[in-house]
Amino acid sequence: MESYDFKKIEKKWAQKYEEFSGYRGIDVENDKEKFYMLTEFPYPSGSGLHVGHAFAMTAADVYARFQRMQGKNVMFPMGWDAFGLPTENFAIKSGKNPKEITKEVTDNFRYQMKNLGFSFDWDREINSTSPEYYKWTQWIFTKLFEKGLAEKKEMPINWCPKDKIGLANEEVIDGKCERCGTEAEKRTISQWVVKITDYADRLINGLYDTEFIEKVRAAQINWIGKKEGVKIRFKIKNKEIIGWIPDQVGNDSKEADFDIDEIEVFTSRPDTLEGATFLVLAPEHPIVQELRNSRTQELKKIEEFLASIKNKTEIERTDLTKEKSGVFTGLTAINPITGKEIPVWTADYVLMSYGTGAIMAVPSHDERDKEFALKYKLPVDDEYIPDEKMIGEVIRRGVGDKAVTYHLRDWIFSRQHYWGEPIPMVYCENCAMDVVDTGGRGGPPLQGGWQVVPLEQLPVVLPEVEKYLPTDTGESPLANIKEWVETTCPKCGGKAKRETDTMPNWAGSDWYFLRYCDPHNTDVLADQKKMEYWLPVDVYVGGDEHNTLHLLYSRFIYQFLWDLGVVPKNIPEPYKKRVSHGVILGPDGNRMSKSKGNVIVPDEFVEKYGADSLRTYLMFMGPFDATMAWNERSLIGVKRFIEKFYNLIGTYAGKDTVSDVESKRILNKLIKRADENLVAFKFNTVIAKLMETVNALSKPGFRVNADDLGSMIKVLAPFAPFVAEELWEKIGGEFSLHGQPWPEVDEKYLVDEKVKVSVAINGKMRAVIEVAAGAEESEVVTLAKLEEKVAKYLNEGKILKTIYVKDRMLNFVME
RNA sequence: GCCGAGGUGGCGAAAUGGUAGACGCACUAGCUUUAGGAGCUAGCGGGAGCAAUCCCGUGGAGGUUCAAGUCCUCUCCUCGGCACCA
Repeated sequence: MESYDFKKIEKKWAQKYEEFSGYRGIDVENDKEKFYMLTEFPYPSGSGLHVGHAFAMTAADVYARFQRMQGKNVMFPMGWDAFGLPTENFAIKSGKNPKEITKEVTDNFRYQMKNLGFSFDWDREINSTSPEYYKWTQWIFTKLFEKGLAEKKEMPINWCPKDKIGLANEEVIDGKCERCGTEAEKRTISQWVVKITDYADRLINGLYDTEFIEKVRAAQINWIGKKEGVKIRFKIKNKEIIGWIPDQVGNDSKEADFDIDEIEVFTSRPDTLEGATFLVLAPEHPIVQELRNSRTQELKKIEEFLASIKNKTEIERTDLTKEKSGVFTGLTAINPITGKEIPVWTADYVLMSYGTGAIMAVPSHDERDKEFALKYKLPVDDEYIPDEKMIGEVIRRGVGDKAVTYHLRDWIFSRQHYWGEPIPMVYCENCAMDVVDTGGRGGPPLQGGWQVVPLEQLPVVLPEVEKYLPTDTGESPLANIKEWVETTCPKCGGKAKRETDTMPNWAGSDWYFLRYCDPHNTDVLADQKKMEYWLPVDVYVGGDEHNTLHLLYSRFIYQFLWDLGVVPKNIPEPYKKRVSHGVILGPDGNRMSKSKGNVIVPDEFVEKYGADSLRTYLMFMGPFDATMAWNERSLIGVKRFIEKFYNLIGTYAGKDTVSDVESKRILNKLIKRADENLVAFKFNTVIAKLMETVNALSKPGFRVNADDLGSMIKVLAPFAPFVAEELWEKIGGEFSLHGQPWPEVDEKYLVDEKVKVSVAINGKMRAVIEVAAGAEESEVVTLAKLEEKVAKYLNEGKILKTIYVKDRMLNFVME
């Protein structure tokens, strides 16, 4: 038999698999159990598929192949999540069209994936940037709007004053613009916001219908961060300082835009209310903002303070190790229980996005409040005792109500960028006049003029532009295309303007798993019957970085579609099981990055050692969810194993018709281990067992027939599909190995005739004896006492008791 | 800071509360004379000993148990996520 020629083998079978139907999921095959295996569709970047992708996808592929061999109808699809900043930035730099860039890059990714032998169902390939796909992404948004879950709001963004563009968090390095180094600012602009918070409770409760690994479930629950407590209202004593605004001359005064005579705080510890000695407002709190228009004596200090914290991130502001800063607002409030007058401050450590944006400070109880009180010499009340009955008291007196707050915030859905789905909305001045919707505050109508683009007019196709850079005003470059912006109102037919913001990357990935069920449908996002068959996703493999945002957004969208009746009523949650994969570090033990020059690209190693070796190595590196450093020597070791396997089959093939009992034992133990560990994503130990098996059977004296060799090849098949197929052919198997049933364990070969029992004295191992399997305690004790070493220790004292664990160990407890 | 995960040989790692270090890499010795990242045999946690064997050993300190890497308490350290990267 010739030696292992991976290039020849992989080329030969890759060609055959192009025509192979066994990797296609069959839409509605009721005779078979379905299995929907999903792995995150990648963002196709210019540098190609890297080894991290290869790792996650190999694991998913191994699992999908294993499920297929269990006789299931497996859907294992792949696609491209191709909208996003890196492509846009590359387009800006190179002047190339993002559409063309995406085409080149996805072609490369697909080629790499095929080289790696992934058994994706390519008939279901999707691309989030194709109009046929984003038509439905847009449609979902129109539904969100119609159901009142999307609205325009003033929201802060990072802003570079020099480049005059909005910046992503990632583009702000140490508070500076990544491109030009200018200090970034916070700026408020009108943005689309989606009210995911309306679904907060359902997003928590739904988790109990899933089998997510505990870590992921915890991540989601913590992210939603539900906290029950009380909202307490503190009367403002001197509200007149807010309500007084100077006119242009500076003499007369007029009323503020809104009237406020109390401050509402949220607390999860109302029992400490008596100890509240001051209040703190978030700097963004409307009262603080209103004070800036007033002529309070503190104005200058307030302005200085606001300027000083303007560019701090929330993480910096809430970091307990960093010094807090704040300033007195000039306002005085009244503690509703003690009746005492307490000062109102504003400080960076209170966030507008949580609770009511205001807290009651209890320095005697809360570390942060204490630190702040000490720094600014604010009163501390050490005397009071927290009182459980305070909740009742607060409610009875009408100064507060039970309330729930969430860490989860509404989802900012607008991006002022080109390379995203256009938000399918049109603003009509004319219609705006008809609707009096002032957002409750007076002023111009907010939502009334917005009209959704109806389904018949979808998709709103992303137009070609000259320049991909955002405009000077921070608007998307789409704003420069007059003929596109100017349109007619779908409601009144008059002149109207299109929204020029695009959607965030998440929009396309929220629902992609639905589209895989029916990727070519032109009438609906996917056919109900098909979704009913395939859903829920049985296993979803992804990274930790997506365990909160992507996973939560996508569960939210699913629940929303469920409410609309668009997805099957009997399936309330989209994903049955979520598992998160580990990370591959560079050879130097650091995270892979271009700047460190430690990025591993799989192609090179496919070329050098073959896809089978690479895949098997990736699965052998360590636990599926661990962080592991790349090591080429180890990969070479795995290749040696595959060569050994190849040679082993070669020496046995066709020689014997009967396997000996010892070989049967070894093989059945292998299958048992593979069964148990594959289900549990413990791939590394399956490969270790395969290695042990090959090592054992490579020793002389074994007889193994073709059937048993076949079983062994089947265990290898999910990991090293090409060479396994080749070996399967060599032993006379029928194409394709990957459609064959998984081998069954023959229980009778799992029982050994003799077992090794370790003998301990007072818990210390002193000897190992061989006894017949299933031997009784008395028998084993007798045998153990015959052992010279054991007898020596037993002679030294009295046996108090013996403990025997069948077929495993015997412990003599002595004085 | 908050939340989460994790600390086991020179390295990657195995271990239903029951012989710690399976399997792989590296290394050492011997064989083989091997064009191509070779192959085979043996060894390989630390210490003592010619040896049989004995002692120590899973970040650290306590505890539970006949028995602890595994369970409990405290502690130290490392890594990951943190809402406009995807």
